[in-house]
Amino acid sequence: MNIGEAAKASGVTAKMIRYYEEIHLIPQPERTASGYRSYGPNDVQMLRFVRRSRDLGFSVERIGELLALWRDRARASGDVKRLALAQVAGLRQKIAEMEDMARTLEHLAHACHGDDRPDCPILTDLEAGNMDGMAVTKSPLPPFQRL
Amino acid sequence: MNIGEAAKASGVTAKMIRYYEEIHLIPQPERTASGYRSYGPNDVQMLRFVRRSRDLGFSVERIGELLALWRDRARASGDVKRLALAQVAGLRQKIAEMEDMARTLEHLAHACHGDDRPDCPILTDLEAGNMDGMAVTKSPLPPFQRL
DNA sequence: ACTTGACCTTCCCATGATTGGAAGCCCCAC
DNA sequence: GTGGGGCTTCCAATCATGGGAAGGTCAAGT
Repeated sequence: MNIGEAAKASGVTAKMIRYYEEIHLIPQPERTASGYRSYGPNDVQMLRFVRRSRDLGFSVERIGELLALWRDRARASGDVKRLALAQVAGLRQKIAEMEDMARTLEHLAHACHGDDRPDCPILTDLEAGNMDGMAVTKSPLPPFQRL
Repeated sequence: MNIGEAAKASGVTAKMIRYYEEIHLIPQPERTASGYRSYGPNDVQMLRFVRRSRDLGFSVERIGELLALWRDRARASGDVKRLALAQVAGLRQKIAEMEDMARTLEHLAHACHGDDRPDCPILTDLEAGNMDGMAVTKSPLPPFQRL
């Protein structure tokens, strides 16, 4: 199975498969005589595992830990559960922060008449920067929120 | 006022101030004879505006639009409100996706006894990749969720 | 006047996960 | 044997940020 087929079968793009291999998240596959990567059903299953983990928001680093546990038949399920719950906690925290932002913005937008007139409490708030009970993020600020 | 003081007064790091200048989010400040950037109260206020906008999750690009409206005394408050509500919508969507992930993980973790035994429904699920009613993200996947 | 230390300058590199493209090789079907 | 699609590697960009080096500047203390 070529990389393109493996990509289609697993839901991980060929580009990503190569990247995951490069950072040693997944092992190097066999190669054909001409240098093409060759994947078997087990590889596809592993790729699906990775894909699904990413869908649940795990970072590549965490996925590495999950893969290690997955491969270890003597693992303790407690270790897996710990990773999963840590991930839930991380998600919940980010959700709470974004919820704070959304509520603040909704509150401000509600107070803005939103017509042709120029006066706008949203801008006034941004300008004043009164940090009262919302969107309180400590100093430098983590990168950004994406998804 | 030097960049360090402006940073302290605005909550934007000196590094970020230089970066925002480089990408033309903010205008170039005056310079002293020896080349130091010099900021006045108005600059600090603008920096606080930027900082606060970032705290509300706006991308740098959107902050540029907000700044333009802020400076335009003839703006329509409706334009500001539109930006704010679009931001709310974006946040709410990301929140919903992360909530999906969290619920799925909680559900899986709940089914895992989490002791020394190796069998674990979390791993089984990741392996199977049964996409049923949770964390359904379409294909390639956007970068990642951060904050 | 001289040193010291804290600041400032520009420049380049790294992050994390991903996409994009270019240049070149390979495989299969016609 | 040619064409088109797939494969290879390599390099660059994204977004917002941090880190650090190499060198200039300022103000206070000696």
